[in-house]
Amino acid sequence: MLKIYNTLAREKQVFTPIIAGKVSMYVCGMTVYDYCHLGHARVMVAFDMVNRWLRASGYAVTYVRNITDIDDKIIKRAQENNETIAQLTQRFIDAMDEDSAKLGVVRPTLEPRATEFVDGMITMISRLIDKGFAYAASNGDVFYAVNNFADYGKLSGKSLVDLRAGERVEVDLHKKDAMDFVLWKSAKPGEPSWDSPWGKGRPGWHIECSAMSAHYLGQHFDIHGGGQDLQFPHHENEIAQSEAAHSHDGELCQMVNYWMHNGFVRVDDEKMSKSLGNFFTIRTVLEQYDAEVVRFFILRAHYRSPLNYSDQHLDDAKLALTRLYTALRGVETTDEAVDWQLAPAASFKAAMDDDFNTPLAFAVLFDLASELNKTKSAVTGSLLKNLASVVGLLQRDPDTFLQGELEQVCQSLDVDALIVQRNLAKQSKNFTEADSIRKTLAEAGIVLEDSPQGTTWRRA
RNA sequence: GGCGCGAUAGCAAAGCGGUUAUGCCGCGGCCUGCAAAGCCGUUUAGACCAGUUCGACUCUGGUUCGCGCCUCCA
Repeated sequence: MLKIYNTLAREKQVFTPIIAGKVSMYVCGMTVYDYCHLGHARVMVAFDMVNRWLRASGYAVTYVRNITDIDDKIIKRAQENNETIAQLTQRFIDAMDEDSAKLGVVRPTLEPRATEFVDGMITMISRLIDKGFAYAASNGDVFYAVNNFADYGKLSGKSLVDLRAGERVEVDLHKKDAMDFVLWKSAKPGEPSWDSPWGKGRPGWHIECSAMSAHYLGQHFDIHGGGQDLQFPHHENEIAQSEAAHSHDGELCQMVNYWMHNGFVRVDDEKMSKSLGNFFTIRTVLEQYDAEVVRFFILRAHYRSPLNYSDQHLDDAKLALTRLYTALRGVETTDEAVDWQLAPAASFKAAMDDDFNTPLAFAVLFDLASELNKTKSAVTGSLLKNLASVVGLLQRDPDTFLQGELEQVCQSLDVDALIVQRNLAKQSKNFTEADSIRKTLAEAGIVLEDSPQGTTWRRA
């Protein structure tokens, strides 16, 4: 029985889908004006893991992850780069797709772009005005009136009174209340714009998710996810918009049953973020580390815990993953459905069902690796590989992982020939030469491993 | 200031009111020509102070420290 930590309830709850056997899930994706950093990688990988586990559990999942392709930063960046917004966003969408594919992220069912749904947003804003939850200001902006939404703050645990007391931003004089937020921004000269009942303008940030989630998943759906920093104000505002817009006769319509938020990636115990400038892009990290190592690194911590980034931690993750692949090396495995009745599989399932406890599930994988090292059993090896596939790991040929891309390693050295040469030297008890060859290879970053079955090698 | 989260061994990271988490590192042994890998064994825990309990790392209260949100942010 799957339990999910629901931010809305601040506790783990048994997951019950709205429609038996089906799950509707929406996750806030990226604003595409730059390369994705490790924080973005965590969202993609964490919810990919959720998506995979739901499917492995037998659910038919509709997974929507949006792309924000119009906003202030995009407009500014396009101007700086002297390119069109379409060029800029397409470039970074392509880069994002590349990065996520490398990280083993299965594509969401749908990846709608904000600019494709402006009509739907305008319709929703109109509805909010009609129902008295929004108002057009004299300057052409449209604001959401938080005072008219009784449940405002229920997700983030904030009260309007406290929020106003802590108000740190300059208050827009067009707003009726300092906490009102913008649904529609009137266009400034030179900015991209759409026609609307309130004049030319463009949508505010929050409304896109309300419009797109309702379009694809309906007014009431199962799971909504995103980074912890979106809890407030973004998700709070989504709730306010959707539940008010979808209300009937003053009765609010619950938008989402389970809200999930993943923890931050940190650097030196500080949140990794654009504004702090302490971020590492996915592609930078992938220059140094194997993508599967990065995926393993992300999933070896619980998705809600903070995750500290450092080379040491990545190195550690690499060694741990190497242990798993080493155990699988030379074992004939078969791809087949996991028998969840088996003790290790049941433990793995129990861990995953407990709010996606990947660290505990991974412990099962390591236990299997230990057993595999002793028995070299094809059954154990297959179970290890097939369990790992559920979280998107261990699907490569072990030699490919352990030896890396051949062309990278062996440009100047013929490893196989040197191994033959060394084995001849060993046979004639010429250990000086044998050790010399091993040393040559070690200096090239190649470790030799002798076994009764012969000599194999891997990258250090 | 308001609201919230966390503090576990050298590092990372989980579960659990009493029974080995797990990975890396260290140490001893086996194996090996020597290594590596592997196997066997093993040293390091639960910020601090109280309380509840037969028994607490695990529950309750307090203290200290760290982090996050309250502005764009995954």
